Amino acid sequence: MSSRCEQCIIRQLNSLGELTKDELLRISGCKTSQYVKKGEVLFEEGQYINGVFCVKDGVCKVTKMSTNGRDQIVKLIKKGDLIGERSLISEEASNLKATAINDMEVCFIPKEEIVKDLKSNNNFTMSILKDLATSLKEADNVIVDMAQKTVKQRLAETLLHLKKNYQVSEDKPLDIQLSREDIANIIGTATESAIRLLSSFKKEKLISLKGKEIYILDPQTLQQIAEGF
Amino acid sequence: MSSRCEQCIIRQLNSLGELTKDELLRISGCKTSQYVKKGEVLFEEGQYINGVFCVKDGVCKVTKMSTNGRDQIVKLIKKGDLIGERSLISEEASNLKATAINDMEVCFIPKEEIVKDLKSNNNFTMSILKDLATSLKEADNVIVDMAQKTVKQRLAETLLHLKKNYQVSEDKPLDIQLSREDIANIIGTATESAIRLLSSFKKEKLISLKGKEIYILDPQTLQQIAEGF
DNA sequence: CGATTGCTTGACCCCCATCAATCCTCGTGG
DNA sequence: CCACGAGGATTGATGGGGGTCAAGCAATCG
Repeated sequence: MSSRCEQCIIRQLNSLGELTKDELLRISGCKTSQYVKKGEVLFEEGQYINGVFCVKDGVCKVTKMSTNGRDQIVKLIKKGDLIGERSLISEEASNLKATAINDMEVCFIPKEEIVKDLKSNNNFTMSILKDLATSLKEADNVIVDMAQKTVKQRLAETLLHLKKNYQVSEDKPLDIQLSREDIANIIGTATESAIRLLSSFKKEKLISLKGKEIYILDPQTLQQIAEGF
Repeated sequence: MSSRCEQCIIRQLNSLGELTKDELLRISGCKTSQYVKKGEVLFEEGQYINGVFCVKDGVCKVTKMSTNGRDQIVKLIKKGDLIGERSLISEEASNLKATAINDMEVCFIPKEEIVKDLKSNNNFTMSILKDLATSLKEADNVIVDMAQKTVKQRLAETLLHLKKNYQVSEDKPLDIQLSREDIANIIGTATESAIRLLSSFKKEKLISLKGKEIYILDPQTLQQIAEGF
């Protein structure tokens, strides 16, 4: 359970890989490890996180509640990602909620410790900076898609994104247990609309569905739909 | 024109305020100043910026072209803001385009010089980090609004946002010359839809319109509309 | 002072949100 | 082992929001 950060392969996947051996040893001493079951909440909107989570395994959704009462999935987090970087930088409470979608294994590194490294290790800081910049770019892309594309286009886009990031090998289902409601909350539509479109994609043999399992069959055509025929 | 950064008040408004006197002197020596007329383009999507712009005066829109061919305004930039921070961090071309909305006065600081400070001055780096974190949070909010709210709600929200950031004093028009098309491109809708809603807001005495000049009359009611009655 | 650009309004129709009913698939307890 | 209930998946019906085309109107500019 409390394995050592210096030996953890996961750190190679994110900014923690920039830390020195000594820094990692210190982090190892203060981090905590936990298993999070599917459906359980890592942190709530409005909560002070005061640290970062490093995802060793599993997937979680990061959501925000709209004033109209519906959850919107803002991004998906998987093995190797960090969550909660913003809590290191600002003193505010989290504006987002994180919920496990598959069973997860995560480490939690308290803010006061990791902030030391942020102040002293420039490589680490620059790496975090790069992460945020990438997230920002992706967020901008999502904004444009949400604002300009139809639900059908967004669904096609989302499926392609899921295939790219969560399909381990061709002809295998996606390695992420999304409910239809989750899918609707990614593309920002009613669950029924998402279901209807999924069925139509199934009929056109673009995807294959078995319960929650999704197999993507025809990425090319999906790509065309995503870009508007 | 080529005033000295150490004496420029604008730097207090952004991360450049974290630089030391010596650093500012160096930046002063390599920066260039320029006036950008309304409608002129600061940089294009796909262009390598290789530096940051510091906005001394005026407003510009930052847009991204959707695959369907319509521009989406991702954010508005005003006096005191920096644009192009991302170019310092990533080696990629810009994913966004910047166009002046009002006449502008901007300074351009080349990447190779400012990156030195990013590597050596931790306060500066942390300040940039904070900026990006804030932008990311705001982008998340926009995603949720785009995905979940109606065009009417988004227009009300946008008007309130504009009032907050661009109305110098009560009962004065907004200090930003937005066309109806711009407004439509902020809220992600057709120009005609935006116009129609603006007219209805005008009839309900929530706002007042004189050409491009917009006066916000009733923020309370707009707030209610933005949050869904 | 035409001419180009932006603003405004009307008409039309499709996409999609919503409500509702049914079916399916589990996990749980009798 | 089955019955049952609860939550998820699916399909139908319906109405309104908003995208699109089109035609006037105002304003700005060379």
